[in-house]
Amino acid sequence: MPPLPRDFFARDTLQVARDLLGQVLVRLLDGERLSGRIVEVEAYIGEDDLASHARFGRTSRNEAMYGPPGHAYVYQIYGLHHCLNIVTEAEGFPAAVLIRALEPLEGLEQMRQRRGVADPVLLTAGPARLCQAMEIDRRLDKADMCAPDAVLFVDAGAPVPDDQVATGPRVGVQGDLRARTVPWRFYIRDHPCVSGRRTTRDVR
DNA sequence: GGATCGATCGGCT
DNA sequence: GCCGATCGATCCG
Repeated sequence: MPPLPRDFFARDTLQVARDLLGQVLVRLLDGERLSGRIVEVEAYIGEDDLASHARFGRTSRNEAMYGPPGHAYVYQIYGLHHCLNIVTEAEGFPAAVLIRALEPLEGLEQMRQRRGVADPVLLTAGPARLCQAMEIDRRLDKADMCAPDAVLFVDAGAPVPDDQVATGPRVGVQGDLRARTVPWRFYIRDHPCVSGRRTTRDVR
């Protein structure tokens, strides 16, 4: 099964974020295949988005966001956690989708060992949790997720209909009013693996 | 259930 | 020097 093509990511970031729900994130590791269905994402769009790492312009840390679409942007936060984004839109414009939660599908045993918990819901419900479960760290920053030999990529999954999609403000964003209220978080309604609080609001 | 706090460090204003 | 797109432990009610 080939990964989703670069064209999928070279689109409007809100559209990519919404369409990523239901797709399958795959990590090849130690000859095994770890995977999970994407159930929660957030969009970060341009330097004018005051919640984005690109708000201060291009730096060595956020360089991947300015690169070609379909590549990973992996950063470390609070000194100990990692978060995975997938770069979107045209090269040169800093935008990406943060992968916030998965429903684990394959490789649960390996995930349990890495996470140190047994409950499947707690394996990948949260941006740092899923990175720990799949051993995603800064070595994968800028990795091409559309390459034929990628060890991290997105496979096609069953589409999620609009009536199962909810939106809301992004988690953990503070400060600027627009940045913290704009509904750029997308998640599958009532899914147990979604992290954080669950406001309910329909897509359109 | 909710609020609060510490961990831990690279990048930045 | 300050602080963060988080998590888990702990305390309170």
